[in-house]
Amino acid sequence: MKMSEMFFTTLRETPSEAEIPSHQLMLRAGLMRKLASGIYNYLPLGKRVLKKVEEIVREEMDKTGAQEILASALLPAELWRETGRWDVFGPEMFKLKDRNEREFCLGPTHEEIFTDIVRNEIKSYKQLPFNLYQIQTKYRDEKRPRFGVMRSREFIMKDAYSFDKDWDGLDVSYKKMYDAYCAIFDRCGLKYWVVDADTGAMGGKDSNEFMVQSDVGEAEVAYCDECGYAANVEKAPCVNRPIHIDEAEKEIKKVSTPDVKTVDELVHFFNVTAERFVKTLIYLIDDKVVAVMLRGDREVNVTKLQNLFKASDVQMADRNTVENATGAEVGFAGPIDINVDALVVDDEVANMKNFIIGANETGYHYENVNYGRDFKADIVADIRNIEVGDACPKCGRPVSIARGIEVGHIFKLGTKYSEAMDATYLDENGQEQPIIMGCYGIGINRTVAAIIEQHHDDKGIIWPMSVTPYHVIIVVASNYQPEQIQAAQSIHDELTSRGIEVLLDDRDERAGVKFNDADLIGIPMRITVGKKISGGMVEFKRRDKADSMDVPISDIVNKVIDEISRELK
RNA sequence: CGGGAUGUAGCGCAGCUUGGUAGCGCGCAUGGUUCGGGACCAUGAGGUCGCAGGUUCAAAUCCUGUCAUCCCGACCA
Repeated sequence: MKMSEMFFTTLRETPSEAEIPSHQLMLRAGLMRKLASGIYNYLPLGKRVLKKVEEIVREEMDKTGAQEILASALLPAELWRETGRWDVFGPEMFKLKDRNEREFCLGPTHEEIFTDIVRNEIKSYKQLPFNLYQIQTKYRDEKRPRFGVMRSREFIMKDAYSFDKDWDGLDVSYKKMYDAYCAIFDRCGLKYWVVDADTGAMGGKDSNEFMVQSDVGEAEVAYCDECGYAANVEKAPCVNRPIHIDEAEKEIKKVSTPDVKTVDELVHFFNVTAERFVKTLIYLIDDKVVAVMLRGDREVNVTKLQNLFKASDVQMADRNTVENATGAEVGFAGPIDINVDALVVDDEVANMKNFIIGANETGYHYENVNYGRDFKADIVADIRNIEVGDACPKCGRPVSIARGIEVGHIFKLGTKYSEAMDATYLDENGQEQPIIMGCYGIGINRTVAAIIEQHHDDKGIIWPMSVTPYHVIIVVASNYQPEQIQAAQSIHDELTSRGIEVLLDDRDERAGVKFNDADLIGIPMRITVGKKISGGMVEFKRRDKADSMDVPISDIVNKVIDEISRELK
């Protein structure tokens, strides 16, 4: 491809709206342009990268025996009403009506549709198992689109759905996807964790997320370098040890604490650390008022709370609700004589001795409080966030926490959708059984952004060979030298005929501009045709290396082919 | 949805306090000189200052509303 003819512009300056490297570089390198918040148009260079990633995904999916189909993105409401998700998705769903007032949405995901497709075709256990997938555009009206393509309202997803006759079969199907996902992200050149994940509103049993290690990720991952354990922080269980266990239980005492409300103020007032306090937070969980107790320096894990109550909505209570429950101003809540539907105590608190709590009376706290003796919970459970240094749930050593970009997510759905939608088969005994399902998603655009996050420097993108829009760029140092143009053209033609993807920078620009653009768009190999062409030499440079080498023009094609085959082996 | 910020040429920005003919850099076009890490000179094109009201002789500038965009938080199969 001659760059003089390519639809392509780079930006010298970073657009002010872009915050993170991948977003900045996708705009600067001319991969895409914004159409509206969270909606992007892909230009030739960006489209080629998307295609490369899609093709890797397709190859690995096909290897597992999964079969590609294509469902519509425009979906009738009735299917979503069958599972109740027309309302569950709520405003996240782009909804619309046709001329006859029939309701539709733009598909945010496709469980219902694949289940419908399958229930219409499958009658017998003999037809199971199988796995169907598609690579298709999804629509979600995100509350807050963010970071370019990282969280967008329109995005390309590979979604796969497995259909088995029993749970053992699902385990096999799930493992195949798990392995395929590892192969895909390995091929994309990504460093990632496979983490235990919460199944959330998708329902189902096991779930793993594929998290690319990156500071700009939106999710937090607790991981253990010793044993390899990794989990989404919202999922990771806390292993609690008894605290102050060797202390004798002291006598409970009411203390006047005027205007001392927050944990910080308490720490100052009592002159002890936050670990000696237990805070009582009031939540609204669906229609219940729930008091939640945990150590003063800990954080509530809303996901764990939500799962504990199998609730659809969890939020902090408003001031009135708190004052009704405690009979005191906000800041003095405690478990004794509290008026709530349920009292939940973090299991760490149940292990503490002689701690300080609010007295449910404005201006007072209790000290030397002990669980069991002074109050009792309706539920004792793990409801806090795991923190750096907490015990690894698997091996007990201290965990670390880092951020990750979720590029893939796999679920064992079980019968959630097949039962709701009556997708059944007849087993060996002629009995009707629900099909056992799994679902498996990869965000294609987000994967591209994640690759850039892990593969860039201050000059631009550094594409891995597997996903680069072109393998090699030939820079003509001096366009006005016919000898250089001719040599570059012949290298271009030879490489192209060997199946290599080549950019030829024949633009009427100075060499510096071409070098900078080549670095910005991140082509992994660069051939410079310059003065040394008179001696039959060209220059070869890799984007990821600082130094370059002179190569005889007769060897350059083989040099390029060697590099590619070494890397894509 | 709560909090914060920003909308002036394709991109990056100044001008607004104190109302008076819309500017700078980059990019773009033409000509010339240059030519291996974002050249230089000259000439030029390009903007209803997000939009709608209002105040005023006069609004990019002041007021009201509205839309859009970004960030933090909440939320998120």
